[in-house]
Amino acid sequence: MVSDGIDRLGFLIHDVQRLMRKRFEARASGLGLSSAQWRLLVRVAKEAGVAQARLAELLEIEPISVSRLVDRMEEGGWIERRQDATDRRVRMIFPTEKANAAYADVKSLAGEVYEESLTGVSAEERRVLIRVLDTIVQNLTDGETSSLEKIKNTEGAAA
Amino acid sequence: MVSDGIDRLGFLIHDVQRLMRKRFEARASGLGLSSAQWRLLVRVAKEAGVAQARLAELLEIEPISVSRLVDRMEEGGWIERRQDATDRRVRMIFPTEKANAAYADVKSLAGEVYEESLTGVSAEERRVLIRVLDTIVQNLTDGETSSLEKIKNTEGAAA
DNA sequence: CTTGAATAGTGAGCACGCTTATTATATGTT
DNA sequence: AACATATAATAAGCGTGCTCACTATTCAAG
Repeated sequence: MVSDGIDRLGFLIHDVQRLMRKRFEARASGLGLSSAQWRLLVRVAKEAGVAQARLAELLEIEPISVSRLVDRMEEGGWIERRQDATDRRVRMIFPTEKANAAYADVKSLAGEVYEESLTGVSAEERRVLIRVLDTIVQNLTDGETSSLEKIKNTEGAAA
Repeated sequence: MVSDGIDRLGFLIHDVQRLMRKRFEARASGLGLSSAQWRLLVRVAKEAGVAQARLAELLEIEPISVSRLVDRMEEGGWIERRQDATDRRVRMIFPTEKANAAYADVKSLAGEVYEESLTGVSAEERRVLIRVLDTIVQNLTDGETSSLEKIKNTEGAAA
């Protein structure tokens, strides 16, 4: 049990996340869409008109981070803010035509990155990978980040 | 093969990395040591006197990022810069007494986070997890980031 | 209706990564 | 020796996350 590699788990996860993000962004750089922006866009595509506060819950980032991200995405022409008629505090987020047009391409691009990542990994190993990662999320979420459970059913595809 | 979960791989890795980092930093916050600083400290502890340029290679981040990180860690009293007698361009990095004293504690703290993460995950699943993550790193490294292979043997423990 | 608490969004400023550019020092070629 | 090239570190400024503090607005009690 000394060199089972578990002591490298943090490094490994960190490296994998960084490499997958870099690979995705290298592919998507022509579009000018970052991986954080893509994650947000996936949510907005599934739920056009969603409020920023709800996006913060879904993405599990702070509302202020959504605010900044939406600023840059609005500037980049990916989304637009609209007023909510019934609650003047709310900004509803909609994908633009540009975003709708690019969506399928970016999604398949993300899929390519996953396939490149998993070259030489068997179907059974892939199942174990996903199952264990899901378990880790659950283990690290229990007790403190009680918002996660509530939105589990809205998970989708992505980078 | 439609809902094997692979299309969530990017989200999952991203979430796991974020949650593990948060959990680690919640534990280590009393010490004032971030996860990035801990990663650097692990290298410096293994190779006292290492140059910043070498640290950038080992950590696979840019030299300028090391520069800033070392700034803050020097300020926090974790490491110190010393001149290299034979090459005046070089800053050699040494851990402080404070760092040496905290090292074992922080390492076991990281280990606790790993164990919490892997609650309910069998020994076999853990082996698969580590093996697959190693494979992904290899797959995404081949061809372009040729520096990774050269330093594989220096891997250690951590967050 | 009025007051107090909760909610939606943002500003300021920080950590840690990046790209691009600059300075100081070594090294290699002639 | 002199000049060109390479290397070590840093500066400036950006993206994406954060905490803390703030405004505007809605909702809940009284």
